Amino acid sequence: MTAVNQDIDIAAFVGKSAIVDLGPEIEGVKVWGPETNKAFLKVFLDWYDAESRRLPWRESKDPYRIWISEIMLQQTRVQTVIGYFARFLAAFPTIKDLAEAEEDQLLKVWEGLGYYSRVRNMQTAAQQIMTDYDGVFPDQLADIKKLKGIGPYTAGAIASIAFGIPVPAIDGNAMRVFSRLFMINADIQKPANRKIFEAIGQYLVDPERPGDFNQAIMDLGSSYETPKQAMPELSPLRDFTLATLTGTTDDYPVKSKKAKAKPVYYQALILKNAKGQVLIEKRTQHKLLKNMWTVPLIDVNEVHEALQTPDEMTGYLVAEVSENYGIQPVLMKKEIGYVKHIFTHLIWHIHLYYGQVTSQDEKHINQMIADGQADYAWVAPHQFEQFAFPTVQMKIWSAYQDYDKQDK
DNA sequence: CACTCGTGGAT
DNA sequence: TATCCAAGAGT
Repeated sequence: MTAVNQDIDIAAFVGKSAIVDLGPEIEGVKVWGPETNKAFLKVFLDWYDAESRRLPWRESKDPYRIWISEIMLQQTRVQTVIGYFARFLAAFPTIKDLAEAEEDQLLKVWEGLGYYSRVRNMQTAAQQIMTDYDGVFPDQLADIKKLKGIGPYTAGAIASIAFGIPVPAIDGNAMRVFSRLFMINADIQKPANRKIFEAIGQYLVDPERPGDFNQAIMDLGSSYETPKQAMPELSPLRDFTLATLTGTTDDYPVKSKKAKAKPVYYQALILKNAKGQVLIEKRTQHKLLKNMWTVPLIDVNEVHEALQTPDEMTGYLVAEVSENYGIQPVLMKKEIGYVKHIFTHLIWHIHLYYGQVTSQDEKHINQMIADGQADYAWVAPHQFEQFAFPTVQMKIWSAYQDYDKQDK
């Protein structure tokens, strides 16, 4: 296999940039030598010392705090995480508190942040730490990697930042920055190419300050070396970055496109009881938004094109609800609202219908709740803090409120 | 390995 | 509006 960056010759830049010596070929990538790397680390960490962002989780090297921040930051923006970080720490001050928490409370604290398995996995990991490490966060890379929800990136980040272990933390920022440094023509979307960036990172990382090195990559990736509209000429690494020296920043990283989201169709039933409460159910049997609460959602993907008239649409909903819930609500003929919600891989189209339960149906539902047969509940707005709702349900509440308001 | 799993902001 | 995306991990 030829060099992954063979279309340029790093040797041609020796003396014509900050590169002063040649190094080995790493996983097919020709890199600079030890003299250049020393100069590179000096420039980079001097920049980090002067310009690094001040963030709540950088106030200490407490592995618990570093861990929380790294999990929250997965596929999530810094600005979003800041508010959640403080609330999470207040709710679960120690690993023990997290290990012993109720799942409902976990989800409530994580509500709105997305990728809810992250917090369930964190609790599993907290329980691992309690049982396997006597409640003390492990300080060895191999042990950190064993924790649920901690993959190669997060293990490297925690190991380097909290414990000073000289390992890289390879995330999207690192792959983008390294791709531009050496003009690496390897698709960062392909899992198989990950080892290339791991190896480059291991070669570059400062053994004395691995945590600062990895965080400097983050700061560079969010400032001058962004995915779009990068400002490579302002980067502290401009004289080390081959893509900058050749004016090819926008060609890197190489990244294949993602699949388009598929449409999914639902009818939502907003069912009110005599107290003015609305029926909700817990998604215990779904993987998506698992154990969070929504109003009943009826899958209409197989039939939504056939349902044309208002009677056909409400008729189908009544039949499904009768079969699945054993009730016969009286619905308004016309839908009262529409909600579209976009996930990474799905687009939910939800048509909202409104109805009132009969007293007999209400008894039936209350009996099911009392029996613990099903995870249903009646809820009024002042009780919303007792349930974890995904954003799509918050949109449904909003649409219902709009209808309710204009109706009066 | 390809797919699943959320959300809100930017262009 | 459509697309991309932001400090990925589990299956």
